[in-house]
Amino acid sequence: MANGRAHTWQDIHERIKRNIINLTWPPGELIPGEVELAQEYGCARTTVNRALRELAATGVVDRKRKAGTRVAKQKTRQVRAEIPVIRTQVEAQGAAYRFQLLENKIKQPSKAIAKTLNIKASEVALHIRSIHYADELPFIYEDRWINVKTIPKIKQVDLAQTSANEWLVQHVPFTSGEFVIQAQNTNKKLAMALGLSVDEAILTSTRTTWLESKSVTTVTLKYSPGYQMHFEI
Amino acid sequence: MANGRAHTWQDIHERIKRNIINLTWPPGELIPGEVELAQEYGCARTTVNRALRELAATGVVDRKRKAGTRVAKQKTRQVRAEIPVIRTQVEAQGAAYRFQLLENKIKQPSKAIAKTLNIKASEVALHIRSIHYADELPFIYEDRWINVKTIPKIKQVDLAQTSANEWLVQHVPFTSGEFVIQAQNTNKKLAMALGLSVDEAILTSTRTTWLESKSVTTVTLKYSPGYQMHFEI
DNA sequence: CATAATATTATGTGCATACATAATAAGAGT
DNA sequence: ACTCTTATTATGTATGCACATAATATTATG
Repeated sequence: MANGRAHTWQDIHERIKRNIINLTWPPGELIPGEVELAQEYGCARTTVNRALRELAATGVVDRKRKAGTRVAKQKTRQVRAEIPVIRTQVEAQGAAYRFQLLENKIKQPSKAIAKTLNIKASEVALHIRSIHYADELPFIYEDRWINVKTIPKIKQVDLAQTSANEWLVQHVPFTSGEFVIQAQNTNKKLAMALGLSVDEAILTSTRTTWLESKSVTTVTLKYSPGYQMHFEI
Repeated sequence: MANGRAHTWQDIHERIKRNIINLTWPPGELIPGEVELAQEYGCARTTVNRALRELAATGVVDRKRKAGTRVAKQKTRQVRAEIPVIRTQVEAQGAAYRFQLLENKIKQPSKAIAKTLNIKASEVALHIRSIHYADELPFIYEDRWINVKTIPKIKQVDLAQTSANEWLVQHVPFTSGEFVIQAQNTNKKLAMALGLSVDEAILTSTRTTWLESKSVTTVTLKYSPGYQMHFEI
């Protein structure tokens, strides 16, 4: 080794990151090329490439052919979270999980839902509403529409036994999706269902998933007040 | 090529993904080993490895040495979002950006803040409060504490000129951080400051960042009602 | 001087090979 | 059966090399 220690890509990654953190290479700075770094660290260019690729993936550096690699000016910061199945989430808190199916009916959706699922206004979809409990306390209110044309098999599933959430995650893959979070006030109906007072602030997430060009499902989850969603940076 | 078309890692990635999506390899299934796939696709094992590594990174497959690669069963779904600097976010909507500095004072923080920043209760920190406007409408209320022991330079910065948000992002790297989202009701003070009525539901994000073992800053942003945070899946 | 054609260059990728490592399976010994 | 030891194996990674590709720099051309 031309310069200390091991030369795994993780190690090279670590060293480069250190140079960025301690401002040896400040934001915007052009850092040495792969060949030079390989010489410096006494490893192959492939290894440096791997390290830099990972740094680029997490947004620490920007890379461009011919132009080289420079430290990102960090205009944006990426946050990430793993959204587990509701049951897992409840059980991870050490609470007992139970869910109650409020509705399970194939019917004509509202115009807004039809548009979201990209189906004709005259077509039908499966509407599911349920409440998920943690230790018998309402935890999440679920309002879901499933495109039965995309997932015809869903009609044979006993959704009182296995929650739609869980069944879909385990049986239906998707190719793309969107996830939106917002804060909403409880209305009278929801407050009643979850045992809350009216106008409490609750966190709402809406997820829509697609299998190639066909919509799979769109679901809105309303979390009980005080719920925190954690992300990593 | 032993089997059609090109053999870039993206191509192999695509093919394997297709086999997973069309349930040729259903969830939980053990998929062929790298060597076998390499033969099947007529490419080097390195290339298959790269493709599978990417699929593992996005949670589509689980890999274990000796055990092999299997299609992920409980797909805890990963969501990602890029959180831009507030000014960029406002300007991206085509709105004019302005911010107002309400407070900029070094003082003793509350016990909760001191704990978050991991400083002694007797120590001081820089407290900043400001409102960010989009086209003269209050968009975000910012409440920030900065660990001046970690970032002493901040004391020389004119934070009425450049927002703390922007200055920190451009000048201070961090090694780890946490990002928490929740829904809150507006209290009287906040409602007044943002021109809202009391008890409206607003989205709140709290971000705390660290430089190695030292805290950098903790900031709570309160978004105006109706704000939606979008994520990719 | 502006613009188009061409050369240069840093990153991006594919491949063959070798060896490392973690997880599992098989076997030895009790 | 049980535990401990020893193979076996699929993934993980490092390396050298060759060539591809996108950006940029340079030169040619009107």
